[in-house]
Amino acid sequence: MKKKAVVNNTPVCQVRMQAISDTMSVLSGKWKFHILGTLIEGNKLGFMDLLREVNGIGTKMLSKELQDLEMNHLINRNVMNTKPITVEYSLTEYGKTLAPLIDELAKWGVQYRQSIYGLERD
Amino acid sequence: MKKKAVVNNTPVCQVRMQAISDTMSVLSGKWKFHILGTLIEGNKLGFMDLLREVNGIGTKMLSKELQDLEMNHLINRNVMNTKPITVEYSLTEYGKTLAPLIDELAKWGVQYRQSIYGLERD
DNA sequence: CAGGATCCTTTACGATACTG
DNA sequence: CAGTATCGTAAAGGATCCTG
Repeated sequence: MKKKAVVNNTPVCQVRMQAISDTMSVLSGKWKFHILGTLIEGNKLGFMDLLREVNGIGTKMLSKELQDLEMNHLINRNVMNTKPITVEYSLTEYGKTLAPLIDELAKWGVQYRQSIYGLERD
Repeated sequence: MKKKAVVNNTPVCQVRMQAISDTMSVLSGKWKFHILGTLIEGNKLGFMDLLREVNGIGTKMLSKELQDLEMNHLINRNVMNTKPITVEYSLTEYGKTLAPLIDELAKWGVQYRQSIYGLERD
């Protein structure tokens, strides 16, 4: 005798809501998508590379976001044996599962920009 | 004589970066994905419906986010001829183009949660 | 019912300077 | 090079009360 989806007057699809929350909690903030998107393209990148590629980010945010991403097993941090030390960042296999999501995000953004030009010509 | 992708030591795929920024600027904040996700399921919903369905949101945020979404032509706001007035919110056709993105988001969230349980058993 | 106004807290973010 | 520490601002969000 289990109730199915609706509890009282609370709603519909809790699972979906929760899933959305989960994803957003991992990818929150202004920069994570950019960093991940860059790493999808770039494969292996150093701290300075990312600082250049991710437009507008500073060292503090970059370092913090990278730590977040590493904690969630989305990226690898590899300290190289050089002097001075360098670090290589790359996506984990698990991080690569984000590629479809990020592609959708980028794809929609492209269409969005086009749709705005369309509207402006009316 | 146009340069192609790389300008100086600035980077790779500006278009993609910009597209990601565009999407995020439209869907920024803590609630927009939830609201849109709910409207994808619910079709037509009133203010109070959304207040109940979108877990944890308050009137101020809900009203503000709905306005943002309406301004960007993602949702319709329909004032019904009742007393007291009621309002029906629904996705625009354009808003529905977000469905694949939101589905990806939800899908990834589900997998993410599973992967965490997986890790915890190690 | 739908939402605006107000006040307040929190946290996100940025600039700059500094260190191993 | 790859960060950390410090400081300061701005934006985001929440609680509560109020109104047509």
